[in-house]
Amino acid sequence: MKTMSMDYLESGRTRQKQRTRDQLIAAARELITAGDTPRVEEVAEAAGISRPTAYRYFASQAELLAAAYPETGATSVLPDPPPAALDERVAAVARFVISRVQETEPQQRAMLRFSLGDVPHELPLRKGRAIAWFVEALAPMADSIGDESVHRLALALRAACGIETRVWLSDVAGLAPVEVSALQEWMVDALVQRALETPPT
Amino acid sequence: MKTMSMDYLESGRTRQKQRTRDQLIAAARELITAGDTPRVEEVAEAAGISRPTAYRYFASQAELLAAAYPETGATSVLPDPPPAALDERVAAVARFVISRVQETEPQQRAMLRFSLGDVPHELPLRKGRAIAWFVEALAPMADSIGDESVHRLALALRAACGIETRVWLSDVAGLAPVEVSALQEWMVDALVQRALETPPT
DNA sequence: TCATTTATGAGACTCCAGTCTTATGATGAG
DNA sequence: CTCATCATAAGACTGGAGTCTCATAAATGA
Repeated sequence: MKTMSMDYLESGRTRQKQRTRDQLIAAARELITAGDTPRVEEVAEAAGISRPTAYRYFASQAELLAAAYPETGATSVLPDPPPAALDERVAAVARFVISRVQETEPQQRAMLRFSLGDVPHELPLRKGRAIAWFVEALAPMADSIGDESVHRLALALRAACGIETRVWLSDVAGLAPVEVSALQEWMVDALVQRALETPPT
Repeated sequence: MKTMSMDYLESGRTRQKQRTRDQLIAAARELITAGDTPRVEEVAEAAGISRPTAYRYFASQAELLAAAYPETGATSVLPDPPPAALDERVAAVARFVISRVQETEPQQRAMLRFSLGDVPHELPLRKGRAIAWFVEALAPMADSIGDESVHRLALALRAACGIETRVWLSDVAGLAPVEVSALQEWMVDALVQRALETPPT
């Protein structure tokens, strides 16, 4: 099962297949939120489905768990009404992202590990949804520094808030969780302030 | 072979054991610099040593490769003579760290992946040597913002330069290698500039 | 040199990810 | 209702990481 034909779910007994897929994802989601990184076997058993069938739907453990990862779906995470001040807007997004990463840290770590796996994945495991949130927060800057710089800045902000930075600050630097979050927030603020004077190119 | 007694190398036939260990590390280093992430079996065979013996010296593939990782050993990476200007000092360290990470990216990724492994490691795979380099570069700031803030800032700088940030900017953000390095350098500069006004606590 | 200690080698074993084959049984078109 | 289609289940198989046992051979003290 190298690659699953992209319209596998759209041909033949589509309702049955959709049901099977949904059951797998539901079971995986349950086990994931219970706190561990389940094996495909465990997910399949919890769903009452055989292991080979699970592999018919997801090419790897990584893809299954990625598909089961609970998504926000939100297109904006700014408070309502959104603040006018740039640093407040960015800080709101940063706090949301940082606490979200912190709360789901085991899953974030698992996804990061899978994405670093020896075998390259076809499907992107990590989609970078938060970039758009930061771009939205930075909208007031777009006129002064340009869309390109806004995008670069959003990437830098996301990098500073992400699980990767958190992993290093925790595991190597040895900071406590609350210290990690505080430093990440400081980094975000620093990057925004600096971008007002010398934006990234 | 759960944990290797810490003085295993110091008891009994120490010369023979030192030789065996050195041969394993040498073989691993050769294979690593040749570009891949060798299996323990491959390292052992290249060293003319059996696989179980290799496991007698290193509890896991991760520890073997970590031990074989070529270290700089340098206690300072500032140019000689060191610049007086703070931002130049930091920029010099940052450029060194960033290019070093870039040049050894496959190994850096492998170490990161191992450090995220399901099984927690006893020995630290990643030692955070670069922190001291940044602290040294920031020495002129110590009087004004204090040792504690200098240390925090050094951690933030290292996080911004590291493989973790690089992985995200490459894999998720989709930046080209040269763009990644440029943005990392911009981040470092931004953090330093900001710390002059509002240092991290 | 001999005896004893002790590192090593050979190979079988477990566990998990992922693949493949074959047989069964549900689905839904007629 | 019937039957061909097609998703599924059962279970064997590969390959890699790591463990364990036991026999061998090399190093060292006498």
